[in-house]
Amino acid sequence: MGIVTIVDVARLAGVSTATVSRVMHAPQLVRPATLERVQAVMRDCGYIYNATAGDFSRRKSTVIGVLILSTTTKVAASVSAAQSVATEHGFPLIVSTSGFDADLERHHLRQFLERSVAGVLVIGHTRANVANIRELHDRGIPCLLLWDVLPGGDDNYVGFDNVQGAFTMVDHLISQGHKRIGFVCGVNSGVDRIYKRYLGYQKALSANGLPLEPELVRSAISSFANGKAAMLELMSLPDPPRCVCCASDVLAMGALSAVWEAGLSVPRDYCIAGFDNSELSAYTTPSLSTVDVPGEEMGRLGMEALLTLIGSERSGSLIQRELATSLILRASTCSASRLNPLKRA
Amino acid sequence: MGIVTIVDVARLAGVSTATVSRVMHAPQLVRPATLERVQAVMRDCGYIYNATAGDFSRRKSTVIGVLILSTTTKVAASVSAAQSVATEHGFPLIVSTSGFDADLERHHLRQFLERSVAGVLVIGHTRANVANIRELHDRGIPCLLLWDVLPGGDDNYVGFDNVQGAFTMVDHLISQGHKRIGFVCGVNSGVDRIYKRYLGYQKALSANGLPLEPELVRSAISSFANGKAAMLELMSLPDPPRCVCCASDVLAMGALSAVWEAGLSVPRDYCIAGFDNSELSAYTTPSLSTVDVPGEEMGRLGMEALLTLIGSERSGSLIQRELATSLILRASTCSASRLNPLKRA
DNA sequence: CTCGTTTATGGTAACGCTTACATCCAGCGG
DNA sequence: CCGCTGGATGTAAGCGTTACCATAAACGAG
Repeated sequence: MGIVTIVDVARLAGVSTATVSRVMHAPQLVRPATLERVQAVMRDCGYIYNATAGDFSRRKSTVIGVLILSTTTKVAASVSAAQSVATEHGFPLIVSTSGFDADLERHHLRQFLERSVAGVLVIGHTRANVANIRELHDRGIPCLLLWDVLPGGDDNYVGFDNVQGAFTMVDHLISQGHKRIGFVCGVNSGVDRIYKRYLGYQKALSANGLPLEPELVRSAISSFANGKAAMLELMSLPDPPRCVCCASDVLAMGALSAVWEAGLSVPRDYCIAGFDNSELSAYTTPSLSTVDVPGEEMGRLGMEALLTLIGSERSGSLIQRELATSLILRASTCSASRLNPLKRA
Repeated sequence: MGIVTIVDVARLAGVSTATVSRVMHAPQLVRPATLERVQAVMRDCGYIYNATAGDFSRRKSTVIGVLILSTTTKVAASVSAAQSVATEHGFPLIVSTSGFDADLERHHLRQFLERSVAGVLVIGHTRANVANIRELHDRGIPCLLLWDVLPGGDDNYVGFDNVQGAFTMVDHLISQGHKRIGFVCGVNSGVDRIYKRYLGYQKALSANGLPLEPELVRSAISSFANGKAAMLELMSLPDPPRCVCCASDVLAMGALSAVWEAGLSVPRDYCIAGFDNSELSAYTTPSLSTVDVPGEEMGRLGMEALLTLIGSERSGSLIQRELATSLILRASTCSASRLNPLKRA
């Protein structure tokens, strides 16, 4: 005999398959005695629920799709938090990373569609992918964006204002007397939340009447090596900026090591700031000034929100929630007046 | 009219559903003219394959389960590599993290069973979970262990020898003249690969005729804070070990910062070694001596191996593959003779 | 006791696809 | 021309569960 199905259980317990199904999904509808009897049979004959058949019949899966653009530790924290919330509610996660590849992303989204996932969480969106997401949404699949805000539209999100985050940092640096501030950022990566940090930088400059000097801006996808290379470039400028703001902590750590290897010191010769407040940022030498981002919280609240959307039949509801960032000032930045005079190699 | 099914496509294209199915899964069996006609219809009426129905009918899903004990950056690299291999072959990944919780792990494994996943990749196994995995295996689901070797049994794995990795490091440190070496490690976490690093430490001591001093061993689950705390404890011992080997880079970075904050220096006052060769380990101050672990490679080769197992009907085949680790010597360790004499606060 | 209401359970069609098998037909050697 | 072969396609029986509706039993108010 093959595998045990709901039919076998029903026969053995002397009930109908409908009742067995109820035992699993709506136990409050079945008489305690029956419940127990059925459960006993299930246990005895090693019945295993066939979730695929269930999803098929229900024309709706309980799986939740997670689409990630690229993974950083802080993003991983979001996913991890989202995962535990989902698990608590019995939803498995199918996670896909597209790594900036638009075709791959469409492929993954298509897969989600083919599996009729219950909902989709999107971490790191691009212009292209917002369109894709709306398509999913139109097909009745709730989607929610993390890590950014997109107010004014009808996109669901639980995120923070990247423009504001960067603005706060750059504005602070300016208030510390810095006039020429470098910016290292994946400007052209197509990732909205990263681009927005660049916008925050611009905004802070113009708010303080400082000019935007294009050669002080380096495009670099977040990685230690890229941060180091970018900093090296900035340092070799005829008139290098003495203060550099990076769009991620990893980039900033790379920048730190560039300065270190040049035999110079932070924050005596250069001020360096990061973004993310990653675990390690407190422990680098020197510790990094950065912008705290609620990674774990976004994951948790985001998944809760998504589950709400999934639960409510009313597909009309909209969840837009903005979380706060905060400026973390540590040892890698100081006021401009405390910098050493610049001596070139 | 509801959603477009294979029946609609068949009708519109004037063929049977069987042919449509073949168009999707075995196009070489259908005449080019028919193929094209069917594909045109699919395109025109926006047909979306129902993977759930397919899996159900086939009594086998194409989803691959990934079970992770706990996530580190290096583990994330494995998953990421595994992901792209899987995607290439059209397999989505459903990933679950159990976070050392045995019940949660059983729950996830059960879910995999309920969804009749095509195969399971396990990263970080415990004694308990090896048993669970064998159960899956017995039900015909290919499983493969990553990040460790388990020779002599009939468990599939693509990993490296954790005992050997730690042995090599500790043996090296001993050869540098260190007689009393501290060890920081999640000894009691239940994770085999971590415990094995401890075994490697023991083995190196006894191979060199050194005694195992229990107070030099600190149990700490991998995190920066734990590493720092453990190092603080070791430093406050009446006669502290001047050389400390940590079972992960993160722990080692924590240890580094403990020394730094005590106003002492590595490697003048203490030698610190890590394990993993994480990206950051090359850039800490001082850079970390560590053991390189083929994270990305394990993910890639492991997934390829798993797909092979899934492909071969012969469930008898066994894949056991050991990858090499290597000792990376950087600035955080030196020979015992170069240490400063110990001065206590 | 009766009738209406609630609660527990049963019967069963439907879900969209796959696949083993049947059928049909063209081509070909004898 | 026959029968055979093999390629292309059709036929239809499931796959295990759910959800809708029907029925039966229990209950309670009048």
